[in-house]
Amino acid sequence: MLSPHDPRQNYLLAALPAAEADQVFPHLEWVPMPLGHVLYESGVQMRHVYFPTTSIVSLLYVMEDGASAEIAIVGNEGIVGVSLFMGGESTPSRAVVQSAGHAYRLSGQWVKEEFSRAGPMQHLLLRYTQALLTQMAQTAVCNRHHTLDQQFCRWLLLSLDRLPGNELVMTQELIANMLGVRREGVTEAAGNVQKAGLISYHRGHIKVLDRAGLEARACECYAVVKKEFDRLLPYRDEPSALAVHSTSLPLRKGETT
Amino acid sequence: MLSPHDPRQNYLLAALPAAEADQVFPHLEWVPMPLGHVLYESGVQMRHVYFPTTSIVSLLYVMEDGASAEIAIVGNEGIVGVSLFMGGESTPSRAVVQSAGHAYRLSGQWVKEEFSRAGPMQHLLLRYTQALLTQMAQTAVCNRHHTLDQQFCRWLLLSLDRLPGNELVMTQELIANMLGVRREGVTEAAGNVQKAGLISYHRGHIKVLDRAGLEARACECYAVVKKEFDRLLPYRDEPSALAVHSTSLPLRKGETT
DNA sequence: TTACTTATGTACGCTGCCGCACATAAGTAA
DNA sequence: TTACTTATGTGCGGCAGCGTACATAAGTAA
Repeated sequence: MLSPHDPRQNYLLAALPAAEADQVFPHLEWVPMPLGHVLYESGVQMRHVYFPTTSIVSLLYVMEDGASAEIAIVGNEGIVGVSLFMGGESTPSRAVVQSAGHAYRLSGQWVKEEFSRAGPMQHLLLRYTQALLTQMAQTAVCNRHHTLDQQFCRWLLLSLDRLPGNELVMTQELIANMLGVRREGVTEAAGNVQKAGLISYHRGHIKVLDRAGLEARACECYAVVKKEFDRLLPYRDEPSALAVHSTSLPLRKGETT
Repeated sequence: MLSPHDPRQNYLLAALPAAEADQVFPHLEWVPMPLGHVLYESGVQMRHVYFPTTSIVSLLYVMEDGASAEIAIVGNEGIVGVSLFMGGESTPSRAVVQSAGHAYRLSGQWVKEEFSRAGPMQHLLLRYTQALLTQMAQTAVCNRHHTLDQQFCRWLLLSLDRLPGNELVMTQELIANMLGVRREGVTEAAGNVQKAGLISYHRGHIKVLDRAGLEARACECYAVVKKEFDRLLPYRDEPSALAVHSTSLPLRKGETT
């Protein structure tokens, strides 16, 4: 592939100091992340961790009756497969590619070795895991207390923050599966938000027209998660995160390792 | 206090090998955990971690409008304050004593030192944190999909698993706050379960009469969490966990360090 | 064009929980 | 006893989201 890509498109990798990066980057494997691809299944031992760059991954739990609910979203700010270094090797949830793109992956062996060095990598991974804890906690709160409209906005914002651009390719059917609600419910919520002029929705393509309006319409859960991620992972301030931008655009095209 | 107590009443502490225990135990402080006591507040830096022995602690998020929702329950199987060693030093949630009793606490300084040794203590703490992740995730799923009756049973079982005995002292008002529902809702759920002969409820005292029945009435979420805790923290098999019982009774009365 | 699949929109009755108001009962203190 | 607080039980209108069924519209392939 000649497409411009760089491990630093992922914030966690970008935040590694040069010395660590030199050790880790050669072992990264650039992989495509097709929509719907299952990175790991409930209870199955993982082989790799994934650092998404242009893709988004959903962690979701699938119930016995087939219904599902999203637990957390991981994009270019994080890593999929924390249980590899946390020691469990698997989880009861499933990881599915929610938005197609690419990721860098690293073998479980290597993550564990890097983690055990107790250096910057370990530090980053632990802080990311705590951010993940917050995201899950807030999902629980949101599921309990907030309306579908609010949850739709929260979900949209969380997803957008993890992707370049202000557009999302995603059918209402898929969103419904993520949120654990009916497809019709999403139709209505999306309709409301569109009537309010905040987004335009056309057959699986969502474009955000008024980001501030979206944030106002979402519940506090979005802000709580956002703030906690910013606090725990302030990559912009890391001297090593070479020129990582104060905006939310993570891409540095045309750069190579 | 002459009451028999021992750090090993807490599973995490009990699982430490003798060498580590000798280092850690002298720095433990035995503290009372009165009902309603707030161990840490949202966003405030923590000073200690707590290892509950005979108490239960609720991690809950309090919304802007005052409504709340429980994120996770911690008892004698775990530790309160994971963000101290995860690196965040605080979280957006609050920790409240849900069932009065005691705990051992350790200064943040000491946990971090122990953690950084990358020994058995770190290993245990990380695995516990992964179990906590699962509990939070399942709370989110449960809030989304299951009825109040089911959630009440799940909550009751999770609480009981973290306490000695088969009785719980807890008003419906408090349970409602934990679950994030109306007090009347809990009245009804508890009434249903009582009519079914599974519990007896009398002014804040819940006694379990038919544990198997309760488990059957709860949703799959309870079993998922239980199974994952058992998998990640199989203390019974640790050679160091001196004679820790194959049943769920954690108390070893009359023993001292 | 035509036929077909996919994505979205709409309607209707049902249910679980909410918000509120109030009633009852069990403990507690004088 | 009486008065008071605390804990629980009950009833009712309202509403968000569910399950279901069906309609429409946009793409796709012949």
